[in-house]
Amino acid sequence: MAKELITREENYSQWYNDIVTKAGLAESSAVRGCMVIKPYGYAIWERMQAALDKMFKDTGHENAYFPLFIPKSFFSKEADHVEGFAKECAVVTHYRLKNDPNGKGVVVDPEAKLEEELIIRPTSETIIWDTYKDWIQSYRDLPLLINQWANVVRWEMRTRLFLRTAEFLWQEGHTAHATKQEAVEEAELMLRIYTDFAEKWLALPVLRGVKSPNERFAGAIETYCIEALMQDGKALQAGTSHFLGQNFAKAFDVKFLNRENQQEYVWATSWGVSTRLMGALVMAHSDDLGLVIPPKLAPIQVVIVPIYKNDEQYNAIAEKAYEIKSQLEARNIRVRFDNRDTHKPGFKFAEWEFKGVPVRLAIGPRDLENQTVEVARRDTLEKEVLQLRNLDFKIQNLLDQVQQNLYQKALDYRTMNTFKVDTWDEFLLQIEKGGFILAHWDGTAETEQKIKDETKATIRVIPIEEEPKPGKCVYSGNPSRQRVYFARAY
RNA sequence: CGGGGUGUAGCGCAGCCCGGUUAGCGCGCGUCGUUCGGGACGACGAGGCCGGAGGUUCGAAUCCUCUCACCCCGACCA
Repeated sequence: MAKELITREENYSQWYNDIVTKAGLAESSAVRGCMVIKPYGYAIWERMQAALDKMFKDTGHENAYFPLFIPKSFFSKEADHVEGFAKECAVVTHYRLKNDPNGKGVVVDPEAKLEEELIIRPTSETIIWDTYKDWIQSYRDLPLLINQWANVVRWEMRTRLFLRTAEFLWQEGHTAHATKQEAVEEAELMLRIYTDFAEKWLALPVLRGVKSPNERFAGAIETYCIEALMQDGKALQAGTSHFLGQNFAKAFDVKFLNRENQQEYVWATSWGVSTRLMGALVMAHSDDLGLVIPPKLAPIQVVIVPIYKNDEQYNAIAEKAYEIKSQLEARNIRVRFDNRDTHKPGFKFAEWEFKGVPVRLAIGPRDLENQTVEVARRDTLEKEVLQLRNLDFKIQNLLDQVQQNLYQKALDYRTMNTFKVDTWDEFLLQIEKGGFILAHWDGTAETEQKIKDETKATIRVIPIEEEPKPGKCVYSGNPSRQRVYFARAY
């Protein structure tokens, strides 16, 4: 399994693609735009799911499941929403196949046309709000805090593994509230949860704030987002949380009776993160030797590689390895003992490095003699020989250090690649170098669009600031309320 | 969806321009043996409707037409 990896410098997108496929995270499938998530990649996704799911439940949310299919008519009920998604919907028109009367294979049975076409959900607001209508009568039914883990389909023209696929996995939260303020607080709470998750689990520092009207979710009043910087200087939207106002309540007629016995429309939020986070994970930390996975998400945190010349040595080393394995497992560390006899140690070292395992232990005859083990960390590639005494404790600490270091590295990178810019010339120069540009903007969609047309840069985040510092727009020179973050984005 | 490129064994490729026996090579895979502190080596072996469908021809991986998929660059998007 010799791994050849192009460098980030040479070709960043091929480097990304190679890591995803060669490390066994995912591969493209026989179906256009759709990927197969392989066991190693899915194991990481499951860890993300588990961590997020706990955070959602700890803040009072419950999981439920709604249909994959949505009647076409539901989409027309919210004007902005349908406009945002219309161009990328997969549509089910028939429900039966039959043998091709004049040939081989099967054809769609024209007799089996659906009365009303079904849309494969690109997002579930419509079906969920249609359902909520029957669930909500009184203020006592609120807030309704529901999350769904699901797949959705958006018929994308150009797809990339994890970053943009026609079908992807995600969670979507959909909540209903009695007051505007409570809904806004919910949207902001979920943004904090996403931030926490990105920083503590993905080891990925993110900017937080709101989107400009241009970049807002179709049907939202306000879109909050977290935005991360990838190693090629491009920004990646890593999660969004929307304050939907009463748009969907009005579209689907969801009202409740308040304490004063009056009918009111409910207030809504929705929020989601997707398997795109897998792409963020790869692009944020990996290097020219392959994948680097933060310990908290690594399916295998420690791999043990035995070094031996004969069966006798192997047996002695294996005994020690299993002992270490159970010692580490007692601390809930995920360990793999790589006792394959088909590969030499050097091969295994390279392979596990490619797969991003945070810590590697090597045990050979010398170690057996000295009661030691060689410990190598993936993030810095440093190696040291440690005494076996208290090894579990040392490894636990090391894993924490690796997690911390990855975050710090990513944060330093972002700091080094965030620039305050005050003139348009500077902006044009800087945007070519990548990274975030912190500049004043006059707040108009026209200016934003012109900047995008001229530079491909978009406003990624408008920071939420207590005391915004006004200035002059970097493009138009008109008054600006505060600086915003620009970048080229995925 | 526009421009460019590529489809030949699990992966990476040669062969195609100039049609002609059983379609090659490297990696990987299987068996056996020797190896094992940074990507080992030898012997033997398995594996291909040459992306798909039509056509031209005595004969097509090779020429023609259509189609599908993937990759890169744009516009759109999580």
